[in-house]
Amino acid sequence: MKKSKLKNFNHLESEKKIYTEWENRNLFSSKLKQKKNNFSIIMPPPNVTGNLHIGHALNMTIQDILCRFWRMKGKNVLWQPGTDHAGIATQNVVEKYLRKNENLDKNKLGKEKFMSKIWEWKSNSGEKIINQIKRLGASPDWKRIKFTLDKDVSQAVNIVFTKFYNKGLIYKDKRLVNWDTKLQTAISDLEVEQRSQNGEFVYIKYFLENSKSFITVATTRPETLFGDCCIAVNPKDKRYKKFIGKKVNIPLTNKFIPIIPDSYVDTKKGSGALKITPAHDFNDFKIGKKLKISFFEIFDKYGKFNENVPFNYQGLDRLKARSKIISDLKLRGNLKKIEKITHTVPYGDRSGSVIEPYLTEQWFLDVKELAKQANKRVKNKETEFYPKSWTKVFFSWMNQIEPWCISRQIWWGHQLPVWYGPDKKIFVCENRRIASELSKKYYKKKITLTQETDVLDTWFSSALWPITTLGWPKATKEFKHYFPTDVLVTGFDIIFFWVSRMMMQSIYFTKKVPFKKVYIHPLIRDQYGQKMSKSKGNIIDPLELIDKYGADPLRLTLASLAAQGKDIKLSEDAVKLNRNFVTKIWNSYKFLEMNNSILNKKLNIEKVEMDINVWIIKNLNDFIASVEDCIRKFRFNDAVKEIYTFTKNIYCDHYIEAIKILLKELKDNNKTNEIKRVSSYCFGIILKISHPFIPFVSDEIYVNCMQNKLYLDEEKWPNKISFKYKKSSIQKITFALGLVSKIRNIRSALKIEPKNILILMVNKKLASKNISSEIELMINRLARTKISFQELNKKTKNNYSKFLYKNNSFYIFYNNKDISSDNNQKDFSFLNKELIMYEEEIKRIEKKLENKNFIDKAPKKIVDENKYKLDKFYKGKKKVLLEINSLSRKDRL
RNA sequence: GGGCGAUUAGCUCAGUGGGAGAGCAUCACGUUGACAUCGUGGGGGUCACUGGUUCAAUCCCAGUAUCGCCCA
Repeated sequence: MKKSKLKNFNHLESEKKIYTEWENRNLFSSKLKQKKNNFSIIMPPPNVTGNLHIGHALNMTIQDILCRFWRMKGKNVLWQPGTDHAGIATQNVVEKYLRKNENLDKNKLGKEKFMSKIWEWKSNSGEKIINQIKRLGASPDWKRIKFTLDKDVSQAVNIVFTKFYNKGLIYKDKRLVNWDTKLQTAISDLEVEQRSQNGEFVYIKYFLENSKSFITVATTRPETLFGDCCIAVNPKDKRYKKFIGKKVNIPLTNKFIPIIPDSYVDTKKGSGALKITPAHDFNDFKIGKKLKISFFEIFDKYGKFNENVPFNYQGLDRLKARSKIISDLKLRGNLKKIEKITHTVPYGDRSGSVIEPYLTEQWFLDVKELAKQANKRVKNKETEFYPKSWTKVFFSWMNQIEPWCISRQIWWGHQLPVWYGPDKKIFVCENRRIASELSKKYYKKKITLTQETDVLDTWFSSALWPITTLGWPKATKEFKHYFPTDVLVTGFDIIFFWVSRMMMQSIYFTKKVPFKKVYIHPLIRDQYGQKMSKSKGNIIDPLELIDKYGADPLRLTLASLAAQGKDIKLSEDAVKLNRNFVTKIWNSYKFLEMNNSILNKKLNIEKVEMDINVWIIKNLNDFIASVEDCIRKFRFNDAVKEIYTFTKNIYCDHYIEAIKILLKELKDNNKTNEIKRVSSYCFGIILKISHPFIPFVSDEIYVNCMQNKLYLDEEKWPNKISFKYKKSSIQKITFALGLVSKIRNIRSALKIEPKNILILMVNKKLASKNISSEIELMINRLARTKISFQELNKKTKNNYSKFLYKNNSFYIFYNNKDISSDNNQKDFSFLNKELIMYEEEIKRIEKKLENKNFIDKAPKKIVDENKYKLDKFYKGKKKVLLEINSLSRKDRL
């Protein structure tokens, strides 16, 4: 054996180098011209302004595993990458940046200049997240990268909008919407977060007209009283019956409003009387509409009081005004009491500010019918969720779906393809040119049109992502071959936002589902199960982990934790452990290299003769099949486990340990060559199978160290080898490894140090059947023994023990000094435990077999099985008793 | 309030109608030249609780408790 020149694996150096090599070699490009089966995945587009977080890392890792696997399986893979303009989020980020760093205000700057600033930002930092994704080793077809505001995508968005509008599915309406006062835009129901928090129920006295009696109303939002239109009570409520029809004064004003009956009012909640503020509450809005009350707003778009409230309150912020109003009510004798309660308050998920129900004109998409169609497809299993349980979540959302508010009052995004004439006549069409043609026809002359300033909800264009990235509405080759895509990999938090909407739009426009399978991966939490957030400071940065441990260990960790349907609790320790595993692979290569065992010659498996080699190939065969099965079933955690177990426990700990001694001792070149060939062959397959999970280190070894010409991505995924292996080889090795473990067991129990070589007396007959000279070498090495085939001589020595293994007797001779028991005080606890185990098992099965019902009703197979087991355990018990006797040397020969 | 899911070793989690599993942690022993980022061996569980179905339940069903998530 020579000394290895190899250093330790340097992931930072190697990852950078290898990724460039992959790109230069154009490995990730889809190659449609080849007549191959296709496999396509649309990458969930990350936000252009975003940074790679650990959730992205998981998402990308899983997609990359799938893509690399299917590429190796011989498919033509398209992994379509892209980034999202993320309207509100991006506008926010850039606005903040400008204010902080350039002292610029968005509104003073004006729309045009601000927009060019965002584009500037995008071109500077849009690549950032792409490079971060590359550091993970992800292999999408970068040449096809798209952006949601690309010209062709925007055009498709306009076409879709126009078609929906013409079908009456998109319409403009004045409604209460969720209004974000900080961002001054409407947001959809989904973007509102209901937070439970402490609050107050304020009990306000509303005095009756010309009377000292009053009616008490409890409210969590006293500031809305200026917008009150009536007080509602339940007609069955005896307390208030007498007040119905009378008028009360709105406190702090000179206004009077009626008391009206409505059965909606809950008599048990609060005071049982409800103030109705239709312009600022969703429930009140419904009541207001029902009762046909005229109503008015009291806040402006910033959430400040407008001119519809008494002069001294105008301009006050709605939330800050609350305490002033309460103290004014107290002063005027209108405050009855304040009760502390917990209630839910709506917050904008982007701005974190309290959402105000606000009456505005907005654009809506009626999704009810679209949702029905999507449901049908899922019921028909045209799209399947993995894990299955998410299907229910999908249905529950789709069944209670409401019209989707798609307009946003921001600048960054797809401006609605809507043009207004001077008389507010609406023209909806694909572009301005068509709009002016239409208007010319309509007005019979040339007219200046103004385009709607609202932009579309980002998810409106994201919903088209699987089709627009493939070139739709043009009938491109790509669309024809890659659509529907094979699988979508995403997190459950955007099933509603994204998955359902892609389903609806794809089905409507292409009649096809956008993807055949949806793999929903878990959410990553910190090691204590807390959601990661900046404010908690428990963010785990994937890039830091890559710097520290490498991309491969991170990928391995994420895949190994991606059990179906569970949240992931991630800790740095887990990554560290997988780094150790990567090192293990590196070192096993080092071993092979030191033994000149890296041979690129083809191996004829049918000609493999040595037991140990047959045994490892058989195991390798099972390994290949099971990893493939796991990936096909999206069971990535199980796949990692298989890779780990085979590589570490079977290949390294058993096979390499065994061949070490063979390579050293065997003089027969044919045999050592066979070992070298098989060990390197198996190692090559380990690299191939693990490549989708750990692409960097596997290629570093395969290409750069082993000097293979093809990168692993270009290699074929190993087929399960069909070969007629000798069953006796498997038996012999299994026997030998069991024996080794038995001896190690006894050693440990008797506290015999490894340095003490035990003499192991083996019966000659057994030896000829099970222990060849090679296996003898292995056993001696692994169990630290020296096998002797001498017949036992009664007079030989005293210091021996007898034990049984698979009904064969073995004797070990040892040096007295090693045993703590010159006085015969040995540790038999392990044997006693075994005895107890047998006795318990025997008792359990005997009881079972004594049960007539069991004999009569259980399947015969099970009954027989139990009988067989009982017999086995009887024999086992006998064996152990023998062992105990012989080891305690009462049973000397 | 409605829905979904979870409860298995100290921790993180697999798993199955017929003998409770893995990794980590822990304990003991060990540097035998690929690897201490390591090896060998051991200890550790009323499978949340209560009923039911069954010859047989950790697994199926019902209920309870606790926790988590989604929706109102």
